[in-house]
Amino acid sequence: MDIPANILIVDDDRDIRTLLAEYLEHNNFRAFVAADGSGMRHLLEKEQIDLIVLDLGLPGEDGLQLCRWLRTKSQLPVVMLTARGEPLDRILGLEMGADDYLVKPFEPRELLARIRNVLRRHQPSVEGESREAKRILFSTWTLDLIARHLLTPQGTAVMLSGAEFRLLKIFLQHANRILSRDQLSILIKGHDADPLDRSIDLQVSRLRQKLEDDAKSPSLLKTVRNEGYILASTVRLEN
Amino acid sequence: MDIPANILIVDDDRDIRTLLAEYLEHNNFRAFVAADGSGMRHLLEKEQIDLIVLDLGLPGEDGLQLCRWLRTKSQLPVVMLTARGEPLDRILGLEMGADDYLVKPFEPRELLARIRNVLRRHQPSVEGESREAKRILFSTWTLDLIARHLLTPQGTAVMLSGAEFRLLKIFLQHANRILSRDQLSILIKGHDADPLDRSIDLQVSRLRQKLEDDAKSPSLLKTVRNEGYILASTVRLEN
DNA sequence: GGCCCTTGACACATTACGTTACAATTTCGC
DNA sequence: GCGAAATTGTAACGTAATGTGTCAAGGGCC
Repeated sequence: MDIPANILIVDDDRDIRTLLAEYLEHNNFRAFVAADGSGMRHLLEKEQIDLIVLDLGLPGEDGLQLCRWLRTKSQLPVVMLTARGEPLDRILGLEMGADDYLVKPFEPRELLARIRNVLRRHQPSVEGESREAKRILFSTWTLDLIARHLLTPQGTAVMLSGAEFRLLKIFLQHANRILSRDQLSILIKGHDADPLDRSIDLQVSRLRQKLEDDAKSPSLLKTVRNEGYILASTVRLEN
Repeated sequence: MDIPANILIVDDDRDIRTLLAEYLEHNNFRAFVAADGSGMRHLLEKEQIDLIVLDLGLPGEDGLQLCRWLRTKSQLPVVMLTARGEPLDRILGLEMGADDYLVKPFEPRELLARIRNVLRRHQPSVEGESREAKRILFSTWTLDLIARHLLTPQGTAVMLSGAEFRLLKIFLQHANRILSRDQLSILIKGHDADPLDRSIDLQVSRLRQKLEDDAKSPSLLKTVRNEGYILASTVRLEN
């Protein structure tokens, strides 16, 4: 028998919380509940959660912010609950990166089906090796996702700081797309940037140095004035 | 410059087929329709389909059988349409392996969101083949859309600034059509130009220099007095 | 050909970006 | 916990890209 997966439900409506929790428990999950962001964080530390069901319309920190925050911290799968009329696309898109969503009102068994589906996608490693890429090859470089450093064309390692690694990984995940400073800021820090924030520029500059990419005529990390930055290269995953 | 994804809709209800097809076409997809399994198979051979939207309750061979059959043949992503009350779980489960599903009735934009999501998962920009053109060939030049530079007939790279690249891309997207300064301004900056705005002219002038196109008798970027500019050349996409 | 108007081009203003130095913050070893 | 080292953010200034003003060149119309 399967070890039941731990599901954390974050919703401010007490009735919904308990209803869903009971339903999930009946269907062989372990359910935890939280009413807001701080409760969520608390339980994330205490328990080993496998999936989060997150209401979009929370008071205080809303689900959107929380989802971004989660994404900067972990790979934890997220199923969003939204009221009718939300901009569905963006929830699943770049900016937020939820894995699935449901429009309220919904039938509990539909949530069940979607949870199972997301879990299936996220732990496909039933047999043998995981599907996760362990390295990313681009241009003449390799980013080692396990060791968290760069490999030069010659194969020597270049250390990256945490922020540099995350930034580069994000660029590689969205290769050949223009990423605005706001998007980068959200993907890295979980919140958008102040208008005068230059920290992204600085990180890009530092990354360019490590990539030996001259800012005067960069071949990899290009500037798009008024828009943001773009990593220009084909990219290959490898494990 | 995306090559639109090809979506095949399989549903026995003619109204739904055409409605969805039109909606998808409006949203930058190419839509194909079939009423049953044999129509589906026919189109799969003839066209290069990227995703299938499959009604569960087809007469004859039902969606379930078709989905299984598809799974034995290919990795093609499938979004199922189900009537209320179907055993949702099993649709997504191992047995059938659909990637997502929607319960009828649903809003078209929800289908759109789910299609985009499934496509995003199935062709992460990071690995597989992209459906974006990677270069544009025109006259004797090549515009490399990934590296964002020009290639001379001899194959050496000419760097373009952000604005130059965007402008040239727009001209190529609308090759052999007169583009007014207002149109260009809107396409580049998102708002139309002041009457006295000379910035477009200047950018065109700079672009001509890089294209070695003499303004006195331009062969590529021609001036149409009182109208705007036109890029005169056949254009070919390539990836 | 002369006039008007549009466009091309140069100089310079403006703005966004890159980089350096240093301050603030976090991380890590003890 | 404490202090040192590394990382990250802030401020300031230099530099490159882009927009504005001006004027001259050239086409079209009479």
